[in-house]
Amino acid sequence: MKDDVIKILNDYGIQPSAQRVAVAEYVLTTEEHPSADQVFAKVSSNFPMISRATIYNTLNLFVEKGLLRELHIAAGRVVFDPNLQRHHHFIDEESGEITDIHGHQLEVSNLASLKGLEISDYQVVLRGKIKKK
Amino acid sequence: MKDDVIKILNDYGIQPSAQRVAVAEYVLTTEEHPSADQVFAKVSSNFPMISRATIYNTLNLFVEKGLLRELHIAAGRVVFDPNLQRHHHFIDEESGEITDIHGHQLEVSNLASLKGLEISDYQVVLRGKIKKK
DNA sequence: GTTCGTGCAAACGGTTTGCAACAAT
DNA sequence: ATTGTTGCAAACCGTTTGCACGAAC
Repeated sequence: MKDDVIKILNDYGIQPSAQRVAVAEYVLTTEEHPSADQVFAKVSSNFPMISRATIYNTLNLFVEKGLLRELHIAAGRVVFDPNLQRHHHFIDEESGEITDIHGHQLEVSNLASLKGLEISDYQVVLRGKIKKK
Repeated sequence: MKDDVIKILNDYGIQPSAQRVAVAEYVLTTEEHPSADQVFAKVSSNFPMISRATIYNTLNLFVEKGLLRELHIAAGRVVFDPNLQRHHHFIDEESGEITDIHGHQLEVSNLASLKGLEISDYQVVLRGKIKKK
């Protein structure tokens, strides 16, 4: 597990320090879409001496190196997403929780109609409530 | 013009003070997707004595009353959008500029496949470059 | 011993808030 | 007189930065 993470970091050209491994171990495997502060909270529970600055530096480095994506879809915070494939997001309006919607679950058509734009990436952002039965 | 705006504010249950009318006159007619600071810059050029706090309070009030939408799609800033209809956004990766994509230009299908979710709203966020010819 | 990563604390920038003054009715 | 609105400045919060210490090779 730790070895897998170290391999991944190396593959992305990131020197695997102990802190970076700890951050990667959490952020690459979570289903959540954590903010920097959530990462800090989680990681420092098994790695108590890590500082906030290191969390921010590390996450930004990961984004730079293409290991993570930053999402700017919710109010007031940036969240991180280890899923690099094309996919979409559902935001629960009550809890603010973000859930992945896999790319094949939704289809966006007519993209070709956008003459004059070179689309490098797109996503659908959905908002709503979770139905209770 | 000013009268139209006053009528709109009244319709939305907003008392039309001079400052609010000035903000509304700009923000309801612009094609841009301005941040609070851009609104401040524009509005204070014809209304020099308005304060930043009033801009923020006013914009937040407008959002609360349903006259504007807040968009959280770009890095580091919240922008406001007077277009209340379902539509999508293109973000120019070079300039950061946001352009409307009208609702009928893109189609999202399979929404019905999302069992268990009650979608109240959705939008497609596209990123890319403007083709130069 | 040079390079790179970390931790701290201060700085930063956008946004909000508390409060006193003011306008409207 | 009461109610609601504004302006100021300070507070706030998430994030970045400068710098000195420490680890690794």
